[in-house]
Amino acid sequence: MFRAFRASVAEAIDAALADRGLPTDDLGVEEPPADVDAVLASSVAFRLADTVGAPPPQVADELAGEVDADAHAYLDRVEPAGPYLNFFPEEAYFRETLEAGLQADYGRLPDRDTSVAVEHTSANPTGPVHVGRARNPIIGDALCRVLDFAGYDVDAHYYVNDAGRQMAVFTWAYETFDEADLPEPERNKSDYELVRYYRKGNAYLEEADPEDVEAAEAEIAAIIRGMEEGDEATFERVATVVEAVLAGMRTTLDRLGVEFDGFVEETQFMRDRSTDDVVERLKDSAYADRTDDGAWQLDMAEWDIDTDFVFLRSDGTTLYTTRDLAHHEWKFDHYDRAVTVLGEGQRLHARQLHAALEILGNDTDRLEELFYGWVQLPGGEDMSTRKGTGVDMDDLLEEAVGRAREEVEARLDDRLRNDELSADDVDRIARQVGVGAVRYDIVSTQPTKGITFEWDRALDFEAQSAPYVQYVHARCCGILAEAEDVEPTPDPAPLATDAERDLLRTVARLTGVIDDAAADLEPHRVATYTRELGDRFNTFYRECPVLTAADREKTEARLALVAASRHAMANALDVLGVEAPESM
RNA sequence: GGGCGCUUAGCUCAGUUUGGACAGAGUGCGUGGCUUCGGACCACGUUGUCGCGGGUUCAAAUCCUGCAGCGCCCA
Repeated sequence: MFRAFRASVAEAIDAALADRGLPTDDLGVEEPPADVDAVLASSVAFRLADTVGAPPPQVADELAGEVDADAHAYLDRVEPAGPYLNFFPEEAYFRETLEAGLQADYGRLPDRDTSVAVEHTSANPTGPVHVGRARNPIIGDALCRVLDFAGYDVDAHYYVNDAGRQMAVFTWAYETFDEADLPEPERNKSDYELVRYYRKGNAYLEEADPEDVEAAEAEIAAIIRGMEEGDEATFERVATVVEAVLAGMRTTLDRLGVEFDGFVEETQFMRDRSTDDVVERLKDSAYADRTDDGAWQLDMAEWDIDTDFVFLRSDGTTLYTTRDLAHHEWKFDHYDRAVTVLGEGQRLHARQLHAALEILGNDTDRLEELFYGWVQLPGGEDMSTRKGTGVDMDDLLEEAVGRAREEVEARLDDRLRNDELSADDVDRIARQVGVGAVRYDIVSTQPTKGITFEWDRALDFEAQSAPYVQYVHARCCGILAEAEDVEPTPDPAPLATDAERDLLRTVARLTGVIDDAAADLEPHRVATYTRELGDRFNTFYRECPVLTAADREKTEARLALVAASRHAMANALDVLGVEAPESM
């Protein structure tokens, strides 16, 4: 309904302007301030004042008279308000919103028949997932969910970097060192067990005698060469390590509620020789040249990139980025669009990737990136798997769920509702609130902003946090459960107060929020929406009794509004990857 | 040295893409609230050189430009 109304408003302004021969390039459609009852507004009169030769309020007045509301779906009337035009929908808009809101999938947009591969996380399988990387899976998973809810066919991919030097070092270390010489693992989990070899190996390469390091480097180089040559035995040796570490990482991501449809291995593009094909085609391009030492590179000056892009080393081995080109052509072969969630450090790489893909003849409009800032530690220190600095995601989740449990238990005695939470309920609520708080905190901030990790902030249940909006959902469920013998009726007529109308307008806006968040790849907007919806619902809850309303009609209509609010909140939270508890 | 991102209330952040209605929330601080559907709630009050300077415009937190601080990338 919202999207149809928004389209109607644009049509109406466009028609009114076209009738008078005025420019229609900027219709100035916007959402009015909170204290204005209109659903949409336009500031177009400002811009036309000069052309028309009249002050903006007069232009607004004339345009309002020009609009034929009957000619546009859902449009009831246009009112001038000073220089602005305010657009009000028919009651059918609100009735159909309530009808749609009774459905559990309220807010889901129609299928767009467009497939999207979303690549996110893709952390090198070197050790436990730490908080420095946490933004990627959380933002990435929310992005997948918002695109899915907006009607796209989404596949979430984790690109496994199993072919680089890091994995060769890891494999060599794993095969070389004895477990007896390693410290106890921090957890009884495969990623924690294996990372000890990786750290030991790296330390050895830094500290051992030069001739020992040279011998080790020869073994590492042999592993890299084996992969380049497509040697199955080498692939298998590396895979042993990769699979073990990745299994542990996947357990953590699973705890976070992050889901993948596929794990795409970098070595796949070496095995099938598509990387070789990319190299040959690049060599033939007009942008390629050979450096003095025999490496191949691309001149990207045409793309305003003054850093040369090396795609083949002088020893004939490929680079990560070369293999990534084959990977992206594979995405183009199988999907209509591709989106990658990347740290801001990858900005240049992404531009080079676009340029190289264009040189290879691809339409790179199909490829987009969502960048986010790194998570830093309070001292400004980076989190590093190799050095073992940083906070492990497993520790954060455990702490979050533990603190949430303390909150739940502390509140048990104060509960007004006598529904006797079981021990299982307490477990469930602690998990939903704890994990939800971590995810909500990260997904609700604009990704480009830097974040400094602080325990108290990450685990603050008070501020604008997950529990606040989760509580609204639980409240809705509580009322609906009490009202078993009342049938929710999608009739907006009895919903007359400001609190009811404000809530109804906010519920109606969900489809617009989903549409915009998907179009701009900005899941955090959905988090902003949940706060607004929560605020409006709580005001309504305070002012408008549902079960004890003045008459039956009011109760039935308000109950429909509660059901619609519940579904709007549940689905908005689902899009963010935050669970919506029915009781808490 | 070159490039990119960020800077909004004491604190944490929306709003910036597409300039437009007195710059918004939460938290903090102060006050008050239904024997009632769930008080992890609500209402009222308090809190601002929108980093700094210049420019464009009827109108700038939003666009352009110079500078600063922080972060990142490249050499």
